[in-house]
Amino acid sequence: MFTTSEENYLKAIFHLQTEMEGGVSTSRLSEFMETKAASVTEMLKKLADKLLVHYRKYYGVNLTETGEKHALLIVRKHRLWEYFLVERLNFNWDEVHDVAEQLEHIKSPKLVEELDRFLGHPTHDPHGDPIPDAKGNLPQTARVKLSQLREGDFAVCKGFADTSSPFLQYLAKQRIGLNTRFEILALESFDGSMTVRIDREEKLLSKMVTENIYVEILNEP
Amino acid sequence: MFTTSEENYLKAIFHLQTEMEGGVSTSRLSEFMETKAASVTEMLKKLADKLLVHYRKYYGVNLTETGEKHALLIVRKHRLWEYFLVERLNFNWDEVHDVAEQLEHIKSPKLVEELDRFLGHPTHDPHGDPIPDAKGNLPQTARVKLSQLREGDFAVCKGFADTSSPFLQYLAKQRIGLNTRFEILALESFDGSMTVRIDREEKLLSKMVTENIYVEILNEP
DNA sequence: TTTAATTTTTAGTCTATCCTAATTATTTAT
DNA sequence: ATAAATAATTAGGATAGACTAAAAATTAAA
Repeated sequence: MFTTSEENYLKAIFHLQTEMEGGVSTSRLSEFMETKAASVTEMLKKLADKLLVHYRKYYGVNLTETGEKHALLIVRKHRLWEYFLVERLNFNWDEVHDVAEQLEHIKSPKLVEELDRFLGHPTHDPHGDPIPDAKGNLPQTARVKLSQLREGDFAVCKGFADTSSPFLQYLAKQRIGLNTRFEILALESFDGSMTVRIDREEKLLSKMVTENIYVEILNEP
Repeated sequence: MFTTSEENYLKAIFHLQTEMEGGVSTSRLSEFMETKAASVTEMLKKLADKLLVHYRKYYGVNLTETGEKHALLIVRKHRLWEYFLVERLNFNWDEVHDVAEQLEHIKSPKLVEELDRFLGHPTHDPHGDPIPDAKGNLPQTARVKLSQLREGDFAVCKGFADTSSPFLQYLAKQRIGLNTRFEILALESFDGSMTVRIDREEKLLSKMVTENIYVEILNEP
């Protein structure tokens, strides 16, 4: 159906079009995919020919309905495999990305659906990201960042904006994971750093860290 | 490390060098891989440069020790995934081949070993073929074909020479699978067909079928 | 608003893998 | 032992996807 390269572009456009209003620019894509802008342009023309993206020269791209459907299928596969690797094969959450990047391109509709059944229809991957269902529906929840909270607030960790190995390893070292509970003790307005209590322990988290942690606010401790 | 195409050639040479004494010929490889002979020649030169095969122009190839080690790793991955698909994901044994062909190229040493552990270190895939261990050791058992038996013999099915979908579907229809017990009732010398008893039921099997079923001879019924 | 800076596209290469057609080597048959 | 048949290799071309360098379009600055 589609090549691995085409699928990678679809996925990248999908992720980027949530962060950019309007179209995704060639340069943003080339930066994100670590390829040169010329290669991106070429692929965008190809994807436009296949009716997977709306592309207007010099003004970037957006996925068509078909393109988005396929992107969601790839995201579904990626997240199901991540869940499998962590929950069944003892992978750490910072080790799964590269392998899932490979597994997400395996072509077999039966494989995806049987894997989903085998895993018990999980709704979120190990990083807290929602898994699209077989029809490509993704429960879109408004995400609150830890950095948005005020002193005295209580919250539970629900996901991460950055899922790179270094960040996940940092989190593991700080013993922060999905469903970790935070109490915000203090906020330093100078650099945006935050003092929180986690399991009776006080920790100082930089703005860079609190910007990348998604939480659910609790009404009571 | 190696491309998917290189791995496919290594695997093909591995399978063919058991059936041919001396080197594997270019034409046999091109037939087996469904490519043209010219493409095979080109790849053989590449594999020889990488010290994965011993190649002498016009006289075919054999795997080097390194080449065989890699081929065995691919076979290991293929058979572990087949086991996973059948035993955990409800695939039928005639549906697994294409998917396993894709999965065997996923690069992650940890994935293979964790999958092996997760599956309980299976020794044979769903078609009865042995799974090489992590070091690439393959228990090499001399295989007896059903066609080699005589009237009055008893045997148990232990594997298949042909694992193509059509043949596996035929076997399923005849209710022949791993560990099926046969009693050889009669042998027709004219066309080599064989009458056998399976579960009190008499069946006529053509030479083509009996040539592709491996058995273990039983000393008593 | 005209120029300068930036971004994007086009044009032309490169590599991997496949192909066809032509050539050369080996094997088989007379 | 030589000619005919078969098999293998070389030569040259196609395509996908990346790249560099040059040209064109857009955006920002003076």
